[in-house]
Amino acid sequence: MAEEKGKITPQVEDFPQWYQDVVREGDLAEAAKVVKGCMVIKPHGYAIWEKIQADLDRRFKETGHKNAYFPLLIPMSFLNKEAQHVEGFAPEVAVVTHAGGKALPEGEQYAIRPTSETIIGHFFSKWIDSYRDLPLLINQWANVMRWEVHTRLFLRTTEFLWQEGHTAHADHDEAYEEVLRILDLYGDFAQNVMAMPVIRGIKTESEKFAGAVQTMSIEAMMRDGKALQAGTSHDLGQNFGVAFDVKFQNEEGREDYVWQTSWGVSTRLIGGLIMTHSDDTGLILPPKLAPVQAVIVPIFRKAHEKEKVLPAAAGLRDELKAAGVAVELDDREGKRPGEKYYEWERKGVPIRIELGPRDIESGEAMTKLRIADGKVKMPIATLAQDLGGVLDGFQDFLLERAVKFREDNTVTIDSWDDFTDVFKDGESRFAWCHWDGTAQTEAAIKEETKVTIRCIPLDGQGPDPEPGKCIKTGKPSARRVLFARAY
RNA sequence: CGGGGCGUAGCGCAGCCUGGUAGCGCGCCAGCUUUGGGAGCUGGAUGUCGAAGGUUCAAAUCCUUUCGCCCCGACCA
Repeated sequence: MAEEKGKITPQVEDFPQWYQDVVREGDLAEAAKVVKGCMVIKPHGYAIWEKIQADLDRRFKETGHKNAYFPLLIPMSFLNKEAQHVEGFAPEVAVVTHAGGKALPEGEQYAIRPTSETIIGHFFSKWIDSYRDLPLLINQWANVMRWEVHTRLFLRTTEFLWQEGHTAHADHDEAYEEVLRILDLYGDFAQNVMAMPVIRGIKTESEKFAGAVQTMSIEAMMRDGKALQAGTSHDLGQNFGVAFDVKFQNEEGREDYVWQTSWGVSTRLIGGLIMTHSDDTGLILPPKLAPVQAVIVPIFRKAHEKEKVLPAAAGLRDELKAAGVAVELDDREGKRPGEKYYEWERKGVPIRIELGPRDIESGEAMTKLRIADGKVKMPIATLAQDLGGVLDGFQDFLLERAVKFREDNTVTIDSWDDFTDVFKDGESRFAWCHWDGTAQTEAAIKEETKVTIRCIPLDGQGPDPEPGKCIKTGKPSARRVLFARAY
């Protein structure tokens, strides 16, 4: 299973290896190796993250949130203030025990943030006095660290990049609206920007965030049938408000604790992007997130051809750029066109434009869509105005294909035999099944099959509620929930 | 923590059993010929053989210790 350069293992042969190969060949990231569990996000991978950031950041601001930044280090005592929170995160926290050349006394040690509810809670308590200070809507773009045993590039790394929203409200209804608003924002982003369809739902008690009253998530299906939790939005109730004494005076003049929410998406989204669209040739990027949407490969043999082709290619590049297309002219010398084709395909560029003497002569350039088998001639003169539509069509195609894949791999199951059959040998699909609602049954199913409840769907996100019998125990169930193996 | 495996050029590996002073493929550099789907030829550069100690005239190779990494299980999301 070599890290053989240039080779992409077929999906059906070895999916995890395929994933690693696509990340490497797409030049997205590599394992840092010198720092356990961490990765280096390479320029092409980081450019995707920047596009994700830009779109989300705009959406956060449009919904009234403001960016801020809090310290990387959190006093250990802060983490300990919320009982469930510390229980959930303590095992995976890295702690600073030495600084300034000296060992720090235990009471002065710091955790490297695994998430920032605690330190933000501390500052919220200083900033909030009155209902007039609410709602307080803050977002932070940051890195966090969780000491995980098993790491995989983008999907689970020790250090990762994310955004974490933290809001405080005067009552629970308003906080809950915020939780839903953000879940919807994430869902819309996943669907319309990433072309990754998701199911919005509520996490079970055992899967919810440590310290939350309720956790909601968006769940996406990867091409191996497994589920990826792609974003979460938490209703924190007054748990952190009480723990950090975030009190305010309400309109009636009485003191109350604030109602908080927190929510986040991370560089894991890039892993989801890869496992939703890419194929055995390598990365495929939706145009809305592709750092390079179109690449021009000039073709020439003789010097006099080069003199004609290169200026024409540069002119076309400038035209496309002016039309708002993220275009790159690959005029590197010493590489032949064929090699360039392969390279840009592995990097997921949606469309390639081949420009040679013949094309200039005929006024039509040869174009190749990353998702199509054949090449298509397009008039050079109108390429700049035509390309937008082509890219939109590409974006739509990816979403439709992903939706269809998910539909084809979603089942409704009513017997335990069928359940174990669907999930045999490590396979996975999305399965809508009845569940008796108890943590014991959930744990028993997980123990026996490693399959988990991904979420209890919100209205319209799954089958309509209808009573039935639990797939495992036969006890009454009010509605079907989503089962799958998960990343 | 239990089981297994691996550290030799930038990457992937051979050499180790049977000790004799470093090799292959890819990549890189130069030149020429090439260029519409991964180019060919010629020449060239690159190594504390993971580390420390020992045996020996001589250690990548044998012995001891040690560090690191990977896989399976366990644990975790």
